Amino acid sequence: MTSTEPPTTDRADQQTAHQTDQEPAAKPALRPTRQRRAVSEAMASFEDFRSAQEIHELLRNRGEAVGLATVYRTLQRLADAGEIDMLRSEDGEAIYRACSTTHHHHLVCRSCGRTVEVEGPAVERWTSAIAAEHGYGEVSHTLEIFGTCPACR
Amino acid sequence: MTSTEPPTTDRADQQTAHQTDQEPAAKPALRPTRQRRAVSEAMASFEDFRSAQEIHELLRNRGEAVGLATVYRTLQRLADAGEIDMLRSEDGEAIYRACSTTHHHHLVCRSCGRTVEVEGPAVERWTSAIAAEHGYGEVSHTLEIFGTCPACR
DNA sequence: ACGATTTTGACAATCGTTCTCAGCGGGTCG
DNA sequence: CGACCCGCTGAGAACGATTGTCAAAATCGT
Repeated sequence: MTSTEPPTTDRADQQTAHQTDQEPAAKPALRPTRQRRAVSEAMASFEDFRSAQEIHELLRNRGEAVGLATVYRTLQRLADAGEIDMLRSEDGEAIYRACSTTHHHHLVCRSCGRTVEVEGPAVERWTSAIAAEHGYGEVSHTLEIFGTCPACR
Repeated sequence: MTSTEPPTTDRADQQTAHQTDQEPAAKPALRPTRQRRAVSEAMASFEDFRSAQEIHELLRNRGEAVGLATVYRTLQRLADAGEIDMLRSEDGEAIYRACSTTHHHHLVCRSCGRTVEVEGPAVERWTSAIAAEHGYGEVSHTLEIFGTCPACR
């Protein structure tokens, strides 16, 4: 237990999403602008996680220049809308990835860095189960395994 | 380059910890200063995760003033040494907590940060098995589960 | 096409974290 | 005991990611 209080306090504003479809109220009406399309397309062009800045860079190289602030805003919306996954890298940067990629984990050699991609239905099931058991929904997770590969032992 | 690489690209270093005592190399010789003692004690005074700034604040209130930079440095060392757990809050801040003896993982609410500690013999077994299967030894791993807690759904 | 609204983008402002560097202090050696 | 070496500290500058600001540009409904 330990009433862990929310680290982030006043973040209410970013939570705009969720409007029940029975609510006749305002319709956010996301506009299909060139920039938004560009970002969405960019997101579909790679499988791994990338930082907002890398994505911004990628867009620039593609010739579809989009303001950095706009990239941030768009990514945030997409993430809120659940269209892309967002998590934080080890050094605190927000990183994004198109939502539908096949999910797998990495087995990394501590010494030479050799990486093997592994899948684990068992783990997926376990995490979902554990989460459900505690009443958590919309579950996602990160898992990485470290070890010393055969060549480095 | 390219190819799916983990969010934490070449970040295997964070796992540095473990300074084997057989290393004949330079011995950092950590000095037992007032500040370090203060930080360690402070870490032992609470159970949940706190940010470096909160810890700094806490020390100040205790009368054991320690420079912010020193707090950061010390927390980092403790984390590297594996004496405390460090992870990232949803908004990218580094948060720390005294390391509990038992190995477990965290089920964190994406929205309010509420955290539940969970254990999973199954996962432990699975990771070891997968690693062994690929010939990796000295296995360790990191796993975090994210979701939306009952109160935030 | 026209006014209402959203969005955008350049840039300033935040804010957590790290770097710099002069001064301090613990430990050691003579 | 005193000089010295070197890690340690603190204050503030520097940094880098992210967010806020606001006038100009793009869209939408009519």
